Amino acid sequence: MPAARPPEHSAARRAGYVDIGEAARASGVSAKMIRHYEEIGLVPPAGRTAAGYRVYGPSDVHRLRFVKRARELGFSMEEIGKLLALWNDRRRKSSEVKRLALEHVAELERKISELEAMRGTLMQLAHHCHGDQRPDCPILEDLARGEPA
Amino acid sequence: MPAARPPEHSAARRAGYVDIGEAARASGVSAKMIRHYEEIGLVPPAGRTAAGYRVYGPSDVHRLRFVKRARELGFSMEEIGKLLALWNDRRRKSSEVKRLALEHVAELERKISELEAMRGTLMQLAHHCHGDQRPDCPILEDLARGEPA
DNA sequence: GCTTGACCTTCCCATGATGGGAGGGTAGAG
DNA sequence: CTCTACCCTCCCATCATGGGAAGGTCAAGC
Repeated sequence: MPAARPPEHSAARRAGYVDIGEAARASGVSAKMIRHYEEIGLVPPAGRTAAGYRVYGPSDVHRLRFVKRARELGFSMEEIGKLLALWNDRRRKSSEVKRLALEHVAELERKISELEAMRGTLMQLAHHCHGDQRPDCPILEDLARGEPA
Repeated sequence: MPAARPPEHSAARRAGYVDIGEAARASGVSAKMIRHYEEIGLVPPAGRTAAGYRVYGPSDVHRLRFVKRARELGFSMEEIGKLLALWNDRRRKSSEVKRLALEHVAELERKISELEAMRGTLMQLAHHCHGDQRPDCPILEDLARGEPA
């Protein structure tokens, strides 16, 4: 079973073009999401074979890897759209890119603070909870009180 | 305009029962979400007036505040369902509650680490970006490289 | 009694990013 | 020709929340 041997679709593949499955493996973005990104206009529509199969060239795959990496850094689709535009703009100012990045850092910090506040409160409450057979529990009492910490 | 003067719906209100709007104000949960919680079975179906209006007693409002507070601490609907069950169970073991809370703390910590890793990478990249008129930018270069930090 | 305004009801749709799956077509290998 | 491993589109689900339409109801003012 030559399962690991990918098929050689027509002439397109010989010219450096790959189908969506290959593009997915090469970029780390699922085929499902590649189609989705195309649908929402984040990436331009892929070329098609006569049979309607999407085809991707090296630069298309590169763009998908860019998107993948930006997602890993927590950028939203909208922000990634802006980053892609800047990437494609040879006359961009790096200050624009830096501003986007730092705005995102600020957003990350906001979320981190939020989660840390939750964590702090819960740790505090759990610390005072015996955690034994008895029903008495400061955690439930806090929730029942309903007031923010 | 006596706008701030809430209406006195029939006898129900006199008996300590309020409509969904009052329950929303008193609990901090939006009317929309109260209906949703009922629909998904997180809270029992509210009583109804003859006209079909939902009515809430003090303990119902109390339960909604409990849910609100749990949401503020980042618990999921599913976890809140378990917390409510424990709250209602006079024979609960506080160890059960504590376990739920600490599992949630672990989840919060996982998310915090994830966000902090993103933040660290971005800070690093932004630090090396001039942020001026020129297009050169380590941030875009990193994204284009596509490799995780 | 009738109007008015502020409420309530249900039902559907949207978000953001992702996955699952059905139903049907196609490429390449044996 | 058949089999496998793809591809295609379309719909639905997640999770918690909000928006809004269309229609009913209640209390108050006239």
